[in-house]
Amino acid sequence: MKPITIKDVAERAGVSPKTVSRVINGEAHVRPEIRESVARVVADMNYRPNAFARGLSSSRSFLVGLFFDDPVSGYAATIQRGALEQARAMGRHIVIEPITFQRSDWRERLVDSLHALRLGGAILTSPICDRAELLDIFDRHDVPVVRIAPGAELERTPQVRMDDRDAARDMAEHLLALGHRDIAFVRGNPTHSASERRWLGFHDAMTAAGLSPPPERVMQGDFRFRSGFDAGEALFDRHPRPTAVFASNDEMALGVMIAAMSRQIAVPRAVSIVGFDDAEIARMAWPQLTTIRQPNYALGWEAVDLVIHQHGTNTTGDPCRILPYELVIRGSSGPCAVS
Amino acid sequence: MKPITIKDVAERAGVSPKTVSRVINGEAHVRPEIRESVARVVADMNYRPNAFARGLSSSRSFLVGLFFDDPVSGYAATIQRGALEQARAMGRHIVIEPITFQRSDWRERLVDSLHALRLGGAILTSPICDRAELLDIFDRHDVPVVRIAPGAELERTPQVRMDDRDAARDMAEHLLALGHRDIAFVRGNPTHSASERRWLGFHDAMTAAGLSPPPERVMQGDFRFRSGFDAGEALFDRHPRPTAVFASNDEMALGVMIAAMSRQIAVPRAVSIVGFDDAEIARMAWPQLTTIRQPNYALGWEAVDLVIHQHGTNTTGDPCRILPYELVIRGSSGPCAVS
DNA sequence: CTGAAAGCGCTTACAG
DNA sequence: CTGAAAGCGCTTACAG
Repeated sequence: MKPITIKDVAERAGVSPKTVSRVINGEAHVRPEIRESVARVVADMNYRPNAFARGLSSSRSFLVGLFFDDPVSGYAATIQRGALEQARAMGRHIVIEPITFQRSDWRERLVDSLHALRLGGAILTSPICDRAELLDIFDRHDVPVVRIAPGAELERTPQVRMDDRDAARDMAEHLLALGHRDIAFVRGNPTHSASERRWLGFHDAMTAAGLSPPPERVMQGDFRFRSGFDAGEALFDRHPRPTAVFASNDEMALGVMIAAMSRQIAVPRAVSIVGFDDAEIARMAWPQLTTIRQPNYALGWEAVDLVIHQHGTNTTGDPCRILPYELVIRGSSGPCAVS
Repeated sequence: MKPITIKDVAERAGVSPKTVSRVINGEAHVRPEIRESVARVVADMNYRPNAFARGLSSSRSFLVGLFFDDPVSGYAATIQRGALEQARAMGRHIVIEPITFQRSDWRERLVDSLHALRLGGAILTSPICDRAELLDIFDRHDVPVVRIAPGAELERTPQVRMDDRDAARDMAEHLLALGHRDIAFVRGNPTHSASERRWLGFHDAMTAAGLSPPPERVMQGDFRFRSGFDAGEALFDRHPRPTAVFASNDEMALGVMIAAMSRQIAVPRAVSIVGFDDAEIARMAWPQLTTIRQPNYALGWEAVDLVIHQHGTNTTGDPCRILPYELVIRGSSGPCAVS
């Protein structure tokens, strides 16, 4: 199958290649009737511009890079799906590029990729998106960046995020409304800026209720299951036990829950356990986890939308899209038994 | 930053662009001393060939497409990581393309992508890799394909896989060795060919032990948590209950486990429950799941390796790489109490 | 509003 | 073993 080129289309439509180019790129200055007839020929011949030729001559490609830290977690996967969907709708393609700060050659690897790919845009996720040095590299290569849920260098690029602090406050208020006063908190991985924001939201609500959680009720986790389990063991081995535990993500909440189960502590009768994310596993727990639904799919979708529209339009003051979350109440939280 | 071109390198090295091209592509017919000196200049100038120019002139790109069915599951994520790592090592980049048969326009979307991207290779995962019509499209566009764990059209392309049947047999033998005789089986999603292979492996072992599971011990699932839960409920509501349940993947095994827990059936004392995959959640269950570790990372890695090497070398008889699995025994399986 | 010319940075096909 | 020429399929910059 010999691919159809812009020349073929031009000949058939009786115009110059340049005019076809204008039409497929939606540029102005084409007589409506010509625009239409060219569009018809494009459709008839099922013409698709060669992305490489475009990239080569315009030095800007139709590829959008999605940059992740090493682990491809469930969080990243959903963002990716949203990004793929919108990229497709906008005629772009998504290239996945891992960035591993642990490797000493991450800079060269990144520069290699930027050289080779001439990206039309880049989407950076947390936690890598907070590193100034990384942003500098993209700047230097003139690649437009949109960040998802950044926590530092906030003025530097357009971004898409939800309000973690508000969400954590809502969750804490949910527990308070159930009568809980002795609420433990499991912090997330400190390299993710969201960890701090979730902690602050929790703290806001507690303070507003006239409470201040003592240090032994605040555990340091790293967002992984194991750290939640360890935190749960530590919390449940104390007397008295907290009546509720708020873990900064679902995976840790599941760890806390398993720790409770292994000690025959009934959830939610003896202890309420809540998470954050609404990951798939939130529904695989028993009872199912009360949690905060993050708009991950929408974050990916909006990020692509933003990075494409940004290029070309005037970006007066980097835009920031804030997406709504949702408090999802399931079986793992219930009224406080102790009064 | 003005990018360095092959011309710059050629001038500095005192050779023609063509010679530089030969060196960076590892072609033969360059005097060793020239090769070396050119390589040195390339390194000194930190030259990176423009992937678009390469793609345009050779009509073969340095992009490898990774094609997935809609859901980006944990399974897919690990494959992706392996693929990314090896792609990077081979100077290729991974473009992710979703394929959704549910959409009536999936063919046009695919053709669009193949047109635009001129992929240097494509990796297809299960279950989409079994559709002949899809393979035809890749053939027509002359894109080399490697499939991961295909179940149909086995002679058509090189492939990478593990032996699901052997693995399932091993798992069943593990349960038999623990004294179990009344073993239920939860089948996977029938659109995945692995479902059938796992069932056959289970059946092999049972038959060899002189057993044949009655129909009411065989449940149909779809690889998702919910179907495992439903299967568990159905199994545990019968009397007598099976003493062991083998679910075709971990997510369903977790569902079975939750069903057991919700009925106060102790695992593994009263019933052993085992899965397949060694997904992350296998370790988040309590007790942790006995399962089969699939070499997903290696599958992704090998698939990229194969699709790149395939192009150019003589592929006498499509190669098939079979990767080892591992039986991982954890807490969810134990001796049969009933004798 | 439309087009002819030149060029993007490589590789292919061909000479020598 | 090495290179000069042509071309991949678009877009940019410039005329008209």
